Amino acid sequence: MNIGTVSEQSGVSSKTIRYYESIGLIPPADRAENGYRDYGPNDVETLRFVKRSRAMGFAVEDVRNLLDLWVNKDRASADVKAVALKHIADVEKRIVELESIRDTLKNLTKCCKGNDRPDCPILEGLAGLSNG
Amino acid sequence: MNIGTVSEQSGVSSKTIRYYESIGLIPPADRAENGYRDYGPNDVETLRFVKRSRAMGFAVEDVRNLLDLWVNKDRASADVKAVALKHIADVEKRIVELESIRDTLKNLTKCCKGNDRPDCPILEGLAGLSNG
DNA sequence: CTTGACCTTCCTGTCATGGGAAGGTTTATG
DNA sequence: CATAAACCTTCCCATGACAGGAAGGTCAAG
Repeated sequence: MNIGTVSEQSGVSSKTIRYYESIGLIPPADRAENGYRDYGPNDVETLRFVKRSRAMGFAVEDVRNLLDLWVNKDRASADVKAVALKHIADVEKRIVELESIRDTLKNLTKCCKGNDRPDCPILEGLAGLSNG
Repeated sequence: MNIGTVSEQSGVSSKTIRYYESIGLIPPADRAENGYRDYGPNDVETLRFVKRSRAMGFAVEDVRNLLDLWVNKDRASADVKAVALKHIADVEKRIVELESIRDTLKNLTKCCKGNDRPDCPILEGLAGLSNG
């Protein structure tokens, strides 16, 4: 299986697959006689795992950790849960931050007439920030 | 006023102030005889505006736009409002994405016993993804 | 006079890729 | 069979928004 096929089946671009190999996230692929990388179905599974983990917002270093746990049959599910719970906490923190930003901006825009006059509460807010 | 003082008063690091100057977000600072950058109170105000805009999640290029509108007395508040509304939409989109991620991860962790056994629904979820 | 705290420019690293050049290989078509 | 298209390879550069650090100049205090 050439890299393009694996890319298509896993949803990970060829560029990114080579990058993952270069940083050791996935092992070096076998090579065919012509020097092309040669993959099997297991590699597709691995890349799908990586893809989904990344889509869940895990950093590549976290994925490295999760992959290791995934492959390691001696793992304890508690280890995985710890990684996941920490990530959930991070995600929730970011949600709260974004909600706060959204609320502030909504307040500012609500006060802004949005006409052709120059007085603008949004700019005043950004300059002086009455609102938190 | 040296760069360190402006940094302290605006909350923007010296490094970042030089960076903003280098990309033309703020005009080149005056120079004292010794070659040091020399700032006035207006510069502090400008940097505070930038800082707050960045804290609201605006990209530096958006801040460039907002700064221009802020300085330009002929602006229409509608222009500013358009920038802000677009950004609010972006923020809300990101919130929705993060909430979806959070819910998926919560479902997976809820099913995970988190003990010393190797069977782990989180890893299975990342591998096969029953949940969206 | 020296120590330390500033300041200067310049280069590198971050994170997770994407883009593209320069060149080799394979496959499909005229 | 020639050639063009579609692959593959490695390599280096760019992104966004800075932070870190080297190498060197300047200034205030003890």
